[in-house]
Amino acid sequence: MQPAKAETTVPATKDMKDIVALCKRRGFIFPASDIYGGINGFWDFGPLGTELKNNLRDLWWKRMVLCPPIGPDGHPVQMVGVDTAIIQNPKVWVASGHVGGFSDPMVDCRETKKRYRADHLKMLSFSDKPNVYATYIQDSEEEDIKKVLKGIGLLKSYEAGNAKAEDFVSFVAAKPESLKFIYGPDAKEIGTLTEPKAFNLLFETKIGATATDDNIAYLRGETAQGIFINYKNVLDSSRVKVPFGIAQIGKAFRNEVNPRNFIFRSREFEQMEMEFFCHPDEAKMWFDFWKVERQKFWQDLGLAKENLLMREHGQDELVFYSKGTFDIEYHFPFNGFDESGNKLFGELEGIAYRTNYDLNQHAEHSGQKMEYMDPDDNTKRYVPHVIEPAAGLTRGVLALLCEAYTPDPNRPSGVYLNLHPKIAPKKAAILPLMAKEGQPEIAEKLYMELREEFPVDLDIKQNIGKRYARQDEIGTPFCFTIDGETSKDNAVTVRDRNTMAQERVGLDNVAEFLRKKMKV
RNA sequence: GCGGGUGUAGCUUAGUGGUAAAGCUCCAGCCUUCCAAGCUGGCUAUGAGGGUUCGAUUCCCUUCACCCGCUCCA
Repeated sequence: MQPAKAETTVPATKDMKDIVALCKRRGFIFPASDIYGGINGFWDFGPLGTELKNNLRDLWWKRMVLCPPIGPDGHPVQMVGVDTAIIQNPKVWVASGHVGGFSDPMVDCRETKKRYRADHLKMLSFSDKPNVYATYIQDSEEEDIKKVLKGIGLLKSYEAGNAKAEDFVSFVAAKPESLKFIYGPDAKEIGTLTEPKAFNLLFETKIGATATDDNIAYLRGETAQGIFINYKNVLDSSRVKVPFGIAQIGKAFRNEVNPRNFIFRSREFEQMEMEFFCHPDEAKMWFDFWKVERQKFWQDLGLAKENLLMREHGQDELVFYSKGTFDIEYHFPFNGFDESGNKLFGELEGIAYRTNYDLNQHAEHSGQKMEYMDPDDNTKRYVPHVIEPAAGLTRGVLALLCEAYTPDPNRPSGVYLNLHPKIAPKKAAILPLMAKEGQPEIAEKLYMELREEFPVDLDIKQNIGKRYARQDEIGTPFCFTIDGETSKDNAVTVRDRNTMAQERVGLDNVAEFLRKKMKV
């Protein structure tokens, strides 16, 4: 291979608009229901996008289930996979907290454009002023409340002791028409709050051809619960012992308030989740292990270190049952930069120490025992703790596409996808330089040989530059070109996607050449 | 969900109250050959619905989608 030219560092101007356009143009990702004008929050994967997604999915599965790493205890990690139903008994989602517990009603203010959790709002009524009510966010400082009341002329009444604190949610529920007499927490105008709206992110559906409200069910909001509810079944059937993991890849559905940023936040998406069950005393060790392991995974796929961030959740954003959560975040083009020019990031994977919350919840709601009996000491029983690395497959595809997208004014296509050969949808293209002089025949023979082992393209039409350009845009790492010499020296030219450098390889060595590149 | 913006062919852009224009892509053919070359021909568009009008891509209303900001993301 000729030495690659010194990298001319082009300031990577990656624009989401261009990436989305390329995805559509080349068949990676289309707007769902495109011919009907699309549908907000849904996307379809085209031929190449499907290959890319499957490659990422298969690599995750291989790395986690088929060939898991050596654990911190020096033994290969025990891991099994499941594939559970998208629709489960609705009680699953009651136990998990997705139904009921977490669906907080929200209130919008039309004036200030702010949104509040309705249960965080407190309301003041005034005995000397009918039909005027003030609101404030609970736990606000006395000073701040007074400031607000002064602004709307209610301070005197308040200081005279005429104000009475009431619960906003129950008041509005009882008298919805009273909203027009209520001041929002930061509003100068009266009556700008909207009705409290419940935000339940689970999609509802009804089971049975004669659907009624009695048979409401939910599309799963995460794949994890399918794992938890099969924990006993797996334990009883698979000869696994704690510590071990159960993995699952599949679709999940969330009725997002506002889908945004291409496929980053969509209402239907795919997850790659693993629940690792271990003894509470070892949880910390496994948590640290998976943090490192998962970070390595994304780097091995070609995501640049400087675009990845391991971010610990602060106490305020930590769900109450978690004893620690780290997000692996990626610097997507739409994340942009802060005022100081630092990169901003979006979540790619969450690694959560969930304690034994989920198993306990299901034990309580199902009445089934989730205790694990120590095989070495039958007197020891415990509910295992769980470490959960939960990655977004859909988001992973987006990160790979964004990372690979490389504008390059020095080549005809103006851009190429720098995808690792392991994940590229096409591993190589076979291109006869001319559509005559026996070249297509040689190309076809090579194609027939390679297609047994690799996804490859055979392209005979049009001039060579156009064909290189097309392969650049879909991220094909290698092009094998048959020219006038090939019939004499039994060799082809290999053209490297990233460097455009060329070298000569014997026809008999082409498959081996690809095989080696795939391992890198 | 709120506010702002955008919507003409696969892409980038033109234009008009009266037959919707071009370049690139794509397809077919010729030519020939290492980076979107040349020649010939071809396909393809006013996001959707309604209103005003003799006539709407253009003006008005509604709606949908996308982008930006806010919000949300258990």
